[in-house]
Amino acid sequence: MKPHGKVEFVKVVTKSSTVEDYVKVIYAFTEWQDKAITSSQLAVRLGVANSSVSEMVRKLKEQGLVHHQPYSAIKLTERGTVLALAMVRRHRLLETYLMRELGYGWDEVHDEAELLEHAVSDKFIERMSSKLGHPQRDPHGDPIPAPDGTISLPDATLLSLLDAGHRGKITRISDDNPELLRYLAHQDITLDADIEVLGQRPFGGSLMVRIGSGTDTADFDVPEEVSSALWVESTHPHADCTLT
Amino acid sequence: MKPHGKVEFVKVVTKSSTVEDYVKVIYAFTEWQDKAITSSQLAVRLGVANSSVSEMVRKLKEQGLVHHQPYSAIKLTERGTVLALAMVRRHRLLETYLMRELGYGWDEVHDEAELLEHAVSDKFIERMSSKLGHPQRDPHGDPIPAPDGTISLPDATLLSLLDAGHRGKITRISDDNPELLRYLAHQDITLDADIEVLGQRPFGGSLMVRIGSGTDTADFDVPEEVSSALWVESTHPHADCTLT
DNA sequence: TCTTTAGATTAGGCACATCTAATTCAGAAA
DNA sequence: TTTCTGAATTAGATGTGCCTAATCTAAAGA
Repeated sequence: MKPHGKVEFVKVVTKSSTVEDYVKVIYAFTEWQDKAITSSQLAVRLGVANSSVSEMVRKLKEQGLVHHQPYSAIKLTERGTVLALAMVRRHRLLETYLMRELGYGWDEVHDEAELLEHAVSDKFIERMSSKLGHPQRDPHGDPIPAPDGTISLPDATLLSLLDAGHRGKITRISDDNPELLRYLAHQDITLDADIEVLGQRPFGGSLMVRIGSGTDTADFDVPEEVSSALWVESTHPHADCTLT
Repeated sequence: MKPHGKVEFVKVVTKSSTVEDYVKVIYAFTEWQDKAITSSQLAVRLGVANSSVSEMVRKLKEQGLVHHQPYSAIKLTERGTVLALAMVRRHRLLETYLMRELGYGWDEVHDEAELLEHAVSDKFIERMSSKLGHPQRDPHGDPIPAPDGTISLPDATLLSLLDAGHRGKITRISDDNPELLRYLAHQDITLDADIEVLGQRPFGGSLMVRIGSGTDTADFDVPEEVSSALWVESTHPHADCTLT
């Protein structure tokens, strides 16, 4: 058959690791609060100039991965969310695997996972997942999305926002500061530890908390830097909220 | 202190994954024979145009990774060899790990390792190596260089070059054709199997070989395509040759 | 309402790794 | 020795993702 008429050029969507990083960061920003990310926040998190973000966001929009009106915040589309969740799944499974199978420390897994998540195949990810028994949470307490993009977020609140008297257990620890993680590990402040807010020191000072249960408890003064990295799940039962 | 005089720009050597691929292929070409690789052979193996190789080789030379006179073959420098062996170590440890720990098949490991070798950290490689008990050979029989770049090559000969009557064991199976690997696995032709060359069919036909030992043997007609992918170590003891 | 200003976008370039097309070279053939 | 030919190199261009500098805009303050 002879070709006739006009030749059409179909734009092939390139899932470069840059694109993967952008959608991952856009997703991560909204995982634990509602506001959408702005251009400059995205730039800071990615370590690039504002102008780079503007340009890249235009490309992401062309590829149908984000919604964006000039001068306003950036939101993932359905397709963008699917890609982001796939990356989050990769990242969190890798972190879990590195700790459990290769003896990595709590504070070491993040950077390595960051490197690997763009390189491994889907087959690799699924093999890892079955070897680990299909875990639901990573070592920092973050939920691992299912292969189909389903994710269930625990009903957690930032420790720094809790009032005195509140009780619960530590359900998530932000993983983007290795030094903080080392400090917490050293203090035996771990995932799933029981925690009670005792009160706040005056003039915006540290938060006083009690960690542990029964007779095995210890009190700590927690500076804002730390309390804004810890999420607490209230002991009183509560409905889960599920995103798809 | 006020800056004065001329500002100097120091060229930072970028170990991009492209550079890693080039040195790896240059090294691999000379691993089992002596001739250095030419520009066009390199282009074929990397799947790029000749011109791309010319340009890239100039850059590799600038970085002190290769020796090269225009219009002649390309050789690795000391530094280039060190980098190449580091990549080879990565690749072969990854292949071994994927098979032993993640249930990958003989024919599946190559491509995955190709992706991972540029992404993993040295820490990851060394953790894998200890988990595996510091193996000396990968699943295809290729020797794994030590972290310091030492590698000991077995005294192996290409099956297609052996005369009738020669006996030995299969010590290496070229890993760059997954289909061939599947065929061999299906025929139970495996690493370390005993092999005897029975003769050659006339007019440049297949090689006739006997695989196995004692009473458990089987005869095969091996086409050139296959016999040039199998390496045999003579049963008669022989000195090892060691490269550094 | 007008002005200011911080944040976002466009303009113009650069580095990297690739391509096609044109050119040059080394070694074999005449 | 000269000619030819295939391999190697250079020239010029592309796409991606980044930068700085210049410009624009939306929303807050006067």
